Amino acid sequence: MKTLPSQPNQSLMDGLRLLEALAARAQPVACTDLAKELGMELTRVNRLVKTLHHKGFAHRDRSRKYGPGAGLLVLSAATLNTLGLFRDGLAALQELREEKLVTAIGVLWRDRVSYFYHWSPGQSLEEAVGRMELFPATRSSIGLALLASHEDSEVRALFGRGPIPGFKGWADLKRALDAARRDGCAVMANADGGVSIGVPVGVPPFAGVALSGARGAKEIARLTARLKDLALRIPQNSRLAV
Amino acid sequence: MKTLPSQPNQSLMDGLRLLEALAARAQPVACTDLAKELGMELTRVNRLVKTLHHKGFAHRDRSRKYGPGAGLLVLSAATLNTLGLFRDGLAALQELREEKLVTAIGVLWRDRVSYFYHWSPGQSLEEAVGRMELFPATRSSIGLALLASHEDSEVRALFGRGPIPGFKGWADLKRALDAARRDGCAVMANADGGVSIGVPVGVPPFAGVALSGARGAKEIARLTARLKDLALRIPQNSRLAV
DNA sequence: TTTCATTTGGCTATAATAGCAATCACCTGG
DNA sequence: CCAGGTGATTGCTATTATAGCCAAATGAAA
Repeated sequence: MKTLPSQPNQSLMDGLRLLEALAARAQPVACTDLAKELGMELTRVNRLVKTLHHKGFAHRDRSRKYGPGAGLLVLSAATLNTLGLFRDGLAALQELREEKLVTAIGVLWRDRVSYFYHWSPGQSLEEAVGRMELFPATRSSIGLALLASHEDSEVRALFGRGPIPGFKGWADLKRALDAARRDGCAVMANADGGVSIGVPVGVPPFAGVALSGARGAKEIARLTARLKDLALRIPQNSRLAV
Repeated sequence: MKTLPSQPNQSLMDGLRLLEALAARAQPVACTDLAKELGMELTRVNRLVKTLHHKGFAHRDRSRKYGPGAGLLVLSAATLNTLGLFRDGLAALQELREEKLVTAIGVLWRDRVSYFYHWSPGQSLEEAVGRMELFPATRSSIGLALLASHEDSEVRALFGRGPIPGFKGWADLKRALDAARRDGCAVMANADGGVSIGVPVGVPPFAGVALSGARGAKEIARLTARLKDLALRIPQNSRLAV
């Protein structure tokens, strides 16, 4: 569990919230809209966002709307390089292309999965990377595989008393988590009749890899083994223990 | 020029400095080392870094050293998607592979260029992306091309009274900037006898693309024209005006 | 040009934060 | 296993960075 310091820095936390919101906006956004969405006081938002802008992390257009700035791109480049997930993880995943199935790498982010890479047959690499979908973790085989590496208490805390997407309640989810722990992977049915297989990467797991669209017990078993083998080959400097 | 708000947020600024430092570290780092490097008071660094960790932006290992966290990857994915620079810019650049020359996309970051993509012949796409080199802007054709889109006063402010890498002083640099403005691109000699051609992307320019290793006036002219044509084809939603 | 909506600055009060010193945690060597 | 040393972290108090209210400035649309 991630402990706060004795004196957490509130300004930093709220600034990061704004940075996340800006990074994900398809269109430039006004401060008043940001303040409404995030439930923050307007003057404060304006000052934080202007600070982000001054430092290059936000971009401001002529009509005073804000979007992601060059600093975010620089931060992205640095992160990709340092973590090596791009270079090493994707290199490993390229060999799966021959399966002609949807292939993904994702990381757990709160109660969601961020699909850092989500390739469908016929796509180029550039089209597959930087997908921003934050998908409910409990509706994702990667999500389940990664949640299974957490203590039950942590997973419960993540969902609180609210509904758990795709599950009828905690007992239902716990069954799936226990199965994922037993099997070392998570298998989920797709709407189209195939299944998605998610395998954790790293000890402790920091990301997950998945194939989606597998059909038939034999193929599922074969692909599961293949994914697990591949997960073991992603180098350890990609580590991002959750 | 990017104005600060009347009340800039110092905590956010210092937190971002720490985030940048963490993103770029090849190895996990202790708070004491971070504090020394950045000239910040240790308790403060500890609190800011623990706050980053709590929010998922830093990763903490068993020996209490910190590195980039999953949140940075999520932020990277969101940024890449929102800016579209990856999908659209790289797709455009793939056609340059046939030139068998070093190919790059970079963005200006303070007095440096961040090579978001830096491909050498024989590399795969995964190897070329997420290169974190922050290279002196004045030693880079992309850097020069992008600096040329700024007012002279801004460029001067960037270097202050210090030395200007690769130039004998301001007058020398100004000559190069004026040439870049006149030509719509920057051409720099490489150590190996070839040249690097950098072309700004966007109006106003938000990134640069470059080819390196060109030789001979005819080839340089041909490649320059090709780069300029390509720069015009990178879609406008990639925009990141500096 | 005027009007309206949004952004931003100034001011004052306050609470978030800074830094010092003590305590805690971890690692290494005997 | 224990002790010592080093670094991480907390608690406390003072201070200053920041919050929020309100008015001024700015930009866009009619």
